[in-house]
Amino acid sequence: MLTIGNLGKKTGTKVQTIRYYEQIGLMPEPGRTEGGQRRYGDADVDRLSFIRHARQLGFPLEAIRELLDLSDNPDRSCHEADSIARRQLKQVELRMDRLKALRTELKRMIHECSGGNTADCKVLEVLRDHSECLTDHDEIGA
Amino acid sequence: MLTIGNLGKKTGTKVQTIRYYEQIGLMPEPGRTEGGQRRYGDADVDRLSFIRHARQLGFPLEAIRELLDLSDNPDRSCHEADSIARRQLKQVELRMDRLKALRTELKRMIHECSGGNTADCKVLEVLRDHSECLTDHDEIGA
DNA sequence: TGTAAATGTTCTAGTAGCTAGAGGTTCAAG
DNA sequence: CTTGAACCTCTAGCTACTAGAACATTTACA
Repeated sequence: MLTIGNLGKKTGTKVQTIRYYEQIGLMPEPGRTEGGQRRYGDADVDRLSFIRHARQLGFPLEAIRELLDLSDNPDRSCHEADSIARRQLKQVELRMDRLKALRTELKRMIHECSGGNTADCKVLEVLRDHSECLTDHDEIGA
Repeated sequence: MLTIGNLGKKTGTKVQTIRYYEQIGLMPEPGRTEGGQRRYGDADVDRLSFIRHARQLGFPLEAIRELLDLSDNPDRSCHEADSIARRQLKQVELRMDRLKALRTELKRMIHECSGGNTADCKVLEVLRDHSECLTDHDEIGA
């Protein structure tokens, strides 16, 4: 039986985060000692590892909830899990595209920096002048 | 003189967002009509465009605050603006590297999906088994 | 001039995914 | 039996907005 701190160490998760997952129903309520402290078993280690791994892959908690659900019901179709993963991949590729554009523009800004005073600073100029900017108006996101 | 809605349209910013920027001191308090409605001028359009453009480039609001500060004081060194941009570029490249790794793993997951039931779903299996995962424990970030 | 629709106002609370701190309790080692 | 680390709950904070309630103003048209 593991304390919450040891579970955290095993899975690379902060204690607060584990309690948070419990609060939002992603982790089940664990058993408690007489004094009221949480104690965890192997199943909890597995589940939390799953969650953390999925988080590292960028899955939002809601997607992880679905995936855990699928995982708990081994008879259901694999297609659902597959489509969640595909959705995630799309998100990742979208973000990459955006970052690529940003990098280009940032590099241009930095490359053209004259090193004088801000009056003729290219960085500020580029930011001031929207016209050369190719990115569109709506979403920003990371 | 523009209403807040028209300023929003001009700059691709939601009305609420403009008020939020005012609240946190990124936009100055504008003049008001007798009835108390905000009215904006050209300087406001410029400033807000600057902010939005910087946001699209991924600058956090605090960095934008610094940049605006520099912009307001044209005598100060361009180096500061440059270093903010460089810092930002580093962030962008870091995020890109991480996304690249994620994409690889996601693709692998999806590629191996058997299409059967979840019991032998590769997506879930990969998530369940952390051992093949190369990503490290600490940061997740987008 | 009257009125209705569109747009404006403030205020509060919610989003994701945690993180940090206060103030107190329990556990394990020595 | 004491000490100190680790636990407990609860609340609030973070970024950058977004949404909604309840009400006021502005504008266009009849």
